[in-house]
Amino acid sequence: MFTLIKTEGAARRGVLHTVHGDIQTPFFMNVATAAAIKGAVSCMDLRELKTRVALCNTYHLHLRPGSEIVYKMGGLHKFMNWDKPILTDSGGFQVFSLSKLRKIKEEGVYFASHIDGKRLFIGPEESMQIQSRLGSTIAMAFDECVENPAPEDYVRSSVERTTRWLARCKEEMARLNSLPETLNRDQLLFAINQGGTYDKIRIEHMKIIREMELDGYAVGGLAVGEPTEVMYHILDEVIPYAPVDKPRYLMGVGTPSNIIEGVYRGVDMFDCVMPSRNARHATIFTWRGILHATNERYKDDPRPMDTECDCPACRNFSRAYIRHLFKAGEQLAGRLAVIHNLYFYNTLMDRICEALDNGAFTEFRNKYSPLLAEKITDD
RNA sequence: GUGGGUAUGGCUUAGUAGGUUAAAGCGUCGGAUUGUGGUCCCGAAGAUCGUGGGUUCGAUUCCCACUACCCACC
Repeated sequence: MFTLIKTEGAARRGVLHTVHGDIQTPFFMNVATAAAIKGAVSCMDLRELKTRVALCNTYHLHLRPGSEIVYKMGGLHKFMNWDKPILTDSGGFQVFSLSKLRKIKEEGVYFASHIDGKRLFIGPEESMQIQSRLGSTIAMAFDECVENPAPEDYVRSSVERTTRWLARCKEEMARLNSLPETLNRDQLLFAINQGGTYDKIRIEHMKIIREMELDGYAVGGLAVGEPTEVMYHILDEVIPYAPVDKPRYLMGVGTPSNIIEGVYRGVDMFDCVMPSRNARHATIFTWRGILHATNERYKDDPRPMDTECDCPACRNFSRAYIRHLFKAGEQLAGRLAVIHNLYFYNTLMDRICEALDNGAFTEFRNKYSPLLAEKITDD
């Protein structure tokens, strides 16, 4: 299921085997919450963007169009016309992001739909059932993502509940995978480590869930308010307790630099809205640092957004044109920027894999971890 | 040529019935964005209020002239 090829310090190079194909690790998942990449980018485009895995969301797809519809349409892969792996998030993040619209109970979470206020209940079983109907490659356990900082007492009791929910998720997923009508009976289930910024709670939790034998282990509840150094510290503390023979997934992270630092600490999988969201806001990631596409100094710049990039947007369009599209409010601006940023992230993972293959990751990290976080200097 | 109108940050305008740091939008620049309730959000810089004179304790505001532009008419 997961093959570890080689390591460099804590960093790992491996392959995750799935029914939808092998995935070289470390990798970055492209976020398509509602079965679509925001910015008018479709799965036709993703094939050109070196996307390895798409990530969709249980809560959002359950509301619209509804998991029954997706099931009827043959599952998420057919629905969005994507035959490579898909990971579905469980709805646990919406417990955090929609905190004003939900109530947590032992049995699960009562939401008021952010669309029309309609009440809906998602507990561990419901989340598994929805994800099973979606037929994703990897399902995530239903958890509570707690904001940072949060009181230690609350975090502790929340984590204990998340552990109880994990047991229910695992049992329900096993039941669903045994049913003949289930779309993907090889659906994998990943556990999620929580514990806020308290390393003791984090470690205790990881020790408990590693004994529960899930297909992969995620670290959740990071990059939700705490300083970056705290996130790195938590990873330093908790990753050593994750199983060596299972993939590790740092949820919702992050900047190119965060990803390099995550790999350095032994993480294999990432996802983040940052490449797409920032692109829509005209912030472009390049191999020479961050570029603000609307800056006036690009008004007559014939160079591509990233001079070291061969993505479809950089092969075809100048900074002057992209800037014009943004200033004119053309949707094409966001689309081309998203295409570039996703390609950049996916290429970043290619280069991280390549560096690990060559035993050159440390060198890679030393150069790019700081560089990619800075503003571009190529004038 | 005649009559009328307008001149306020890069742009489009508000405003002061004369009174301490002239307002807004856009633009510019910066920050933010991390398992997507974000065509968004926050901030900064930037104006001797067309030029010259006059009235006044005090003028961006009132008066005169000039200049530029706009409209109408010849």
